[in-house]
Amino acid sequence: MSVTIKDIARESGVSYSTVSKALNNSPLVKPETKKKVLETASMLGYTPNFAAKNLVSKKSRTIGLVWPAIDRIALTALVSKINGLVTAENYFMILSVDEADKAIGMFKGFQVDGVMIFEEGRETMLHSDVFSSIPILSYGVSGDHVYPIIDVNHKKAIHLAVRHLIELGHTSLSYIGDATPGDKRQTEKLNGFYEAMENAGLTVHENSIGNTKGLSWYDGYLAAKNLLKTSKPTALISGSYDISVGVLRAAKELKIRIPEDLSVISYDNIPQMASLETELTSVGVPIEQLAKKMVASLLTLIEKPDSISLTQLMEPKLALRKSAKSLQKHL
Amino acid sequence: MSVTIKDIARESGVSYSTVSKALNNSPLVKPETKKKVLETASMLGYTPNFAAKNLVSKKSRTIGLVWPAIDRIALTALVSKINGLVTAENYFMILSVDEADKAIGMFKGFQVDGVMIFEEGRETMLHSDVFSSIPILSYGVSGDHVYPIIDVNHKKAIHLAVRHLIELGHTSLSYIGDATPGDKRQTEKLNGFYEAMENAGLTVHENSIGNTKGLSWYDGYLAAKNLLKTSKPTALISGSYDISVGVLRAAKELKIRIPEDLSVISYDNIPQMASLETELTSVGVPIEQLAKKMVASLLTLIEKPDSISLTQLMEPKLALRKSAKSLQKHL
DNA sequence: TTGTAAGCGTTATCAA
DNA sequence: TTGATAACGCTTACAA
Repeated sequence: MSVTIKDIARESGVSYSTVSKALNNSPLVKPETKKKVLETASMLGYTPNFAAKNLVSKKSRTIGLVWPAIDRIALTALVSKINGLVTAENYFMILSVDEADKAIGMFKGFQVDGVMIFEEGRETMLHSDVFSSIPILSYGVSGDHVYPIIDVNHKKAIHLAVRHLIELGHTSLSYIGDATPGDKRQTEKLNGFYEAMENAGLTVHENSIGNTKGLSWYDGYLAAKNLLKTSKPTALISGSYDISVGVLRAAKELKIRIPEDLSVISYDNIPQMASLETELTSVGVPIEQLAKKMVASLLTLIEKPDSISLTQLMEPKLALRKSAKSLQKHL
Repeated sequence: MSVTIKDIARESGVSYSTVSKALNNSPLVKPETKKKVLETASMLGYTPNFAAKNLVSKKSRTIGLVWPAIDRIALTALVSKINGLVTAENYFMILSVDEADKAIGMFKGFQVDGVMIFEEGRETMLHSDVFSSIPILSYGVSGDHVYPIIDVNHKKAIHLAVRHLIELGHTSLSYIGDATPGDKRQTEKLNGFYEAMENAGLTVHENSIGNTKGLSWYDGYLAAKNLLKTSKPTALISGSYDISVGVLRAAKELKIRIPEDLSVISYDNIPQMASLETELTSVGVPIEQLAKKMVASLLTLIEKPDSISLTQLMEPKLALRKSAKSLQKHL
């Protein structure tokens, strides 16, 4: 049986509404009373019951984060950052690794004030009544969503990568990533590649595109092995951190040195890029920016639900590391 | 304003207590009434309010998982597994990436039925009143804890690794890991190394121990680089997945081939070992076993809190992959 | 400045 | 088989 405000009231000789006020630091209670109440509270080891609190206040100062693909490690740093920002705003954050609909159902039950969704692959289809009843923000890809999305300008990210490689003198570029039609985020990247190549007046050969058909490192590994055996590009762009891990494995097995024999730029601008066997030059929105924008947007959405907040496109940046080299030096 | 059982009651023309019973599939309501209630409930888009539910039932069928070090990827697979098992038992699971005391406070507020802690590094010091009021299970290291712990026989794990390397003909073994005194889990591993070496009649030279003084890949990288430059072991045991990542980087830079020039066995028996540039032979408790034991233990603890459940030591296993090779073949 | 009492959405007990 | 009603722990008018 845990301690309630009534216990504190009895113990400190005041009414329990006074205790409530004291605990909430209301200016309506005398400092001495407040002090006494606070003391007995901590003496008794009181912890508030959110269930009761949320029930009456209809607020929980908690946001829920849906993150079914925890094994996709590109996002861990982002999650930590978001947690920090949310904490600074005096909110709690709870995570669920369940699928979006189940997770949101649970979060709603817990009366969370808002939900963030980290989509992976296909877009989450939610019942229309869900996102009308609770602020939802998705880190996904713009589409015909009914809820706001923080999105990355994926095309531009790939443009950046292509341009950088061309500046380094490369003309024989390949792209490796997931081209499964359902996944807009991934197809955007691929389209960005085609576009950038066309803009530069370069042709994309059929066998210079590697379709990983998935997002795990192993998908990347298989596709890279296949691609690097059949064509000999001097530069390669990879669609994600995990895929890059596979690319590195494949390159190693084929005795292709990076960047000496092959320049690589990976999508995903995250710190982990520096921990790979070869530090990978990468493109993407820096996670600090992403985290800030996401938290700010969701909190605005929570505080004034009427504010129309549309899809927001974040600008990617190029992070130079050690995997892309000028072609001249290869000669 | 969301839908409550009172709305359903009004709409379907019964009392709200009947609605409650119908929703909970009580045998006390006539099937037709039940049907009607259920229909109007889904028509209205009803979702139960856990806050209210938990308030009266004092149960939430939810367990909280404290996981501050989400960037330590060795645990992602374990978390997924645990979530699956917990779901199968009709529980929810929520995660927090906050520090243990904050997270537990929050979880208690949400009335979770039990808490799992994934410790990292130093042991979490909790106020004694915390673990007396809620079932807590920790995946940590046995010590003078007041709450039960699922622990791994770390010493034995390292023994296994040493024995395997000796069987392969190695006599010049090194260990690389965190030897910071505060972290029992890590020091156990190191002690296991000393023990196993002594048992085998082999001496441990001072410079064949690499102290990473931390658990990140970079700590491993620095320590490995230092160690491999000053001594030339034929085999190396690494204290964790992340440290191994650093070891691989260091080896590569020093042009040391694995396993040709150096056999490596890593602690942590997880699937990710297979995704490294060299698939690492590893030792540790298979995560399926770990997950099962943890979930079973916590649920028992929740269902009968009086059951004395002590620290449980799980048995590690050796998982053969490609990083340890017979010394004969080196010659 | 403090206390009384209503009410948040449920479940559970008891009476009808 | 159904319906009142108390209770869960808390916040918040409103009264004292």
